Amino acid sequence: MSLAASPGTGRGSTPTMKDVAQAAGVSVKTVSNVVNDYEFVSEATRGKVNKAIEELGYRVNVPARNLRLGYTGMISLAIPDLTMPYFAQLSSLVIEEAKKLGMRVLVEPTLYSREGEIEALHGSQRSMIDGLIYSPLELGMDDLDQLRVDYPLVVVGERIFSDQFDHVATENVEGAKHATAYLINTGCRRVAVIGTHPGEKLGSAALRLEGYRQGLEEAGLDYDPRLVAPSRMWHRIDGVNAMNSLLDQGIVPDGVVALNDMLAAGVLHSIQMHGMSVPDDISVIGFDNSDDSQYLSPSLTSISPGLKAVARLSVRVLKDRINGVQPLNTKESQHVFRKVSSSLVVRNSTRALPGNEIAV
Amino acid sequence: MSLAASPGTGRGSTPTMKDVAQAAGVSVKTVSNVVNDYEFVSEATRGKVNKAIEELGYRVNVPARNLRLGYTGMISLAIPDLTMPYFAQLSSLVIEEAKKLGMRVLVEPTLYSREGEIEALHGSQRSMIDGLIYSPLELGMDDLDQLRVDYPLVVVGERIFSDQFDHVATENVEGAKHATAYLINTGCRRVAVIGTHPGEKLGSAALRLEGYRQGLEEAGLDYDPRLVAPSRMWHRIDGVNAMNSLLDQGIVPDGVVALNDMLAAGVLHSIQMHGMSVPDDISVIGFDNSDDSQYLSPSLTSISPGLKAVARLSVRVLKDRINGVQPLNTKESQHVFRKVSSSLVVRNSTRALPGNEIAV
DNA sequence: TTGTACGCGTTATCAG
DNA sequence: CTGATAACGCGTACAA
Repeated sequence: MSLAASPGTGRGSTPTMKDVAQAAGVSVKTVSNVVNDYEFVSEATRGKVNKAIEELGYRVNVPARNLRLGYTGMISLAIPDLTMPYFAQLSSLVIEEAKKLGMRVLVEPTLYSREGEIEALHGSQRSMIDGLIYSPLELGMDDLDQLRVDYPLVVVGERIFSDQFDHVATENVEGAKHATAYLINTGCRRVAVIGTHPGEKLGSAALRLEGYRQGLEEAGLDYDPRLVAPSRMWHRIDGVNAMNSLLDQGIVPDGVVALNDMLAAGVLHSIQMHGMSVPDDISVIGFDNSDDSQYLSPSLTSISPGLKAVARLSVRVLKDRINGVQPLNTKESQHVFRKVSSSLVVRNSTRALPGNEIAV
Repeated sequence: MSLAASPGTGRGSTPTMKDVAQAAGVSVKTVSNVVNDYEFVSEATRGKVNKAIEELGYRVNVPARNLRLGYTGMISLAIPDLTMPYFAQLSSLVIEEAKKLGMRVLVEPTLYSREGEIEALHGSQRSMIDGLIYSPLELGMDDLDQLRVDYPLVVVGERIFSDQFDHVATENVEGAKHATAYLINTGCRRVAVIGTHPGEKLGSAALRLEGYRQGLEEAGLDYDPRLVAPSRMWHRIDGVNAMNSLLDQGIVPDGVVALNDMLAAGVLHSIQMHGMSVPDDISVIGFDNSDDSQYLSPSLTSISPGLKAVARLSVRVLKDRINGVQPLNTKESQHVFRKVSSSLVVRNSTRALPGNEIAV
């Protein structure tokens, strides 16, 4: 079966419903009925039609169907960077969930740029997708009106809050608080935090920092700004740099909350370069529980954000919006706001809780 | 501007060319001309039309245009697993390249399954894409006829070779040979290889193993099957297991070629668990030069496969095929076969070459 | 149970 | 330079 001349057709191009109809000696409508599993078709005709379809190698033309039906079966997923484990994971899960619901996903990395994020919202693909799952990093509360779009939209993350759209968030504050408390419970007294975004009010950096503060406060420890190492980016190199800057200033914490796992990996590196040991000298906790975290040395204790639930929820909510049904059990004209709870996965970069075994 | 009632239109739905034409007092064709930057349109009408477009908030309906034009501007990228750094990186680069050429990418993880890979080739999205970049892992030379598809296809990787389709490959043999030779040059005499796929004749595992053998041979060392640790999967846990199995049998190499970086990370872990040091006791080289490799401890010497070139080449070749032009400088009805050369990135998991500094 | 005819929003042809 | 009008391939009232 190569390119041109298939047996039945005179033309070289791909067969259409009309061709099938002709070959089977029925009308287009009947072919359509068979293709779409319409109930009331006699076995005889169904057989004929299927045979013709088989012989001609017919496949429905999706764009044409889309044009007719007014939807495309595609959703877009806008994320900052596909090479970050967190987003790669999220994308993978979203694709999987969408597939279960019969939708396809157009992944669109916005590459840490404001224009990229705005284009994802208002760009030209607009008409070729049914909806958008949107994870902004650059846009903030000032850009709320950008988010007023006339198609189904689910926002993932914490840079923006509003009751004007559906939102799936992770428990950043609680997660960071939990991490900080855990460090303190295992004996740390000078807990540093790596990767903050000074001046930012929302977004995961700010929320995680807030959790860190709450953790300190509940334990009765003071917040010491010198133990806070900002970093705009969250790649590993940034973790190395931030931790180096602390240690090189002679600021030596006994515990570190890194705002994601890649930063944490960098922190481990930096600590070891300075001739110290984890967790004996310094304990480290990461965020995201990425695949890597268990293979760093030492393996990394990390906050797991429940990405699978995020993916499931966002896709389902979006699908409901596309179908015009009210998602989950929200009331009419109300928007979804769901937090996905996170959990602490204990590995070897932190010391044992007093009187406990370390989980591996 | 919310859902319903925009100012000009009577209907609630999105405006069409017809609406614009009406509003501007011209014909549909003229609107089309303006939208598509047709040269011969008077400034006056162009102005009128643009004004109407602006006012109505008109956007072209891509599916409709696609139906008319017969293409979709979308290509598909089928890869085994988006969460593997190698493929995440490749996807990211392909998306970027495609965007430069005005195309969008549908990423399709085949999830290590044969059916997934076959579906990517023959599945229902067939009609909504213009072409496919295909990186199979399960399909082999026995499945060559599956690859005879009637749409533009570029195969990436080394599981399948044929002059029946365009192919972009990386230099696996040469890379592994280079790695092995480097270990030997830095004093290793018992070099193990981790992650082979026994029985496999093609595919990167087999090719990299072949390179390893060539490296040994050129150095006059014997091939010792006990130093070969197979592993079907290439995640880090597999590296841990494979290396453990070697060490636990009392087989202690002084150098290891891991067939990818994740395996290598596992190998480092295993070695350290066994109380040995890298590179003093055992040197380790990985494959893929993933972002992680520089933040393992010790940082990982690795073969860099030149993914950017792979992405560039595959997208460009595919685009040429879609446009019906002969890609690169191949002759009529000839297929592209290009190898992208790899290079060795030296870090701290290997010892210094005699008389040389270690690059960092 | 099946067939006819029309429209989805574009672009292309070909007169004007 | 611009305007009717016919496709593109499919789904669907409506009729038979």
